[in-house]
Amino acid sequence: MLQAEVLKTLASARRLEILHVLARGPIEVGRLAEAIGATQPNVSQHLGVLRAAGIVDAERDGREVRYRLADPDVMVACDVMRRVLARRLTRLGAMASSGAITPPAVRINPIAR
Amino acid sequence: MLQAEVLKTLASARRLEILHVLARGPIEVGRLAEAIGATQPNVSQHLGVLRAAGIVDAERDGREVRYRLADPDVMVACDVMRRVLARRLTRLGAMASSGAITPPAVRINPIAR
DNA sequence: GGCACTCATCAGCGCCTGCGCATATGTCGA
DNA sequence: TCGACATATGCGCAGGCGCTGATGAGTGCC
Repeated sequence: MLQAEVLKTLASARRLEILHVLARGPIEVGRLAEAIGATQPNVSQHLGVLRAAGIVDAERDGREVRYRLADPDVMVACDVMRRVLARRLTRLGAMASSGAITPPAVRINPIAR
Repeated sequence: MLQAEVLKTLASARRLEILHVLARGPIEVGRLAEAIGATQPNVSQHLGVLRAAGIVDAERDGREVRYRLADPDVMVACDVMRRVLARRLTRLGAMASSGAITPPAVRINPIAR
């Protein structure tokens, strides 16, 4: 499943932070690292992953390298995901406030961990 | 980053397979396991994850348990992701056929792995 | 009650991944 | 060419995840 690869690439809090910053415009590695409070090698690795996935592009400028979103629609996809998430939270919230806490109609595994 | 949790849940080939099957309608665990060629405990675990994430719902029917998508929009989000993926592949394909194989304008890490 | 069936859970084990640290590579200026 | 700066890479480790096999729990039928 190819799609899983892309999702796997996005399924990282750090990488989502990075994309969030990149959504505001191109930026260099150093500034990016500082912006999200991560080490430079760490950010560089994540950017490498995102770049390998074709989600971001890099452009050298002197001794700096400026990264940018390769396809802004990635953020659109993220927004859709976020909307689904929001609706889910709303639903759960309604269930909780309506007193239907853990409606054990079935009782099914939460897979532990 | 809450969003990462949802994405992490979806970032699994098996779980995407499951969602794909569920998109065609409710189904029982056994049939689902058979449909994707996985063991029953394995499918049950994944369903547990998806259920904990609020992505699927379960309903008992006799000794069987029927699962269904809790929010069809999850598939919409997946489609958006897939579109981004498709465009990326198209772009890469164009680059390859245009002879611009590995344009080392920068040469940046592929982060191994 | 006992049995068969369906599903959930537990325990254990590789594997992969992200992290920090040290270091290599690349670039500019003197 | 040398040094300073920006970025990329290699390495080792700790934690998380998915898979399998065995077992527990819920349900219907005799």
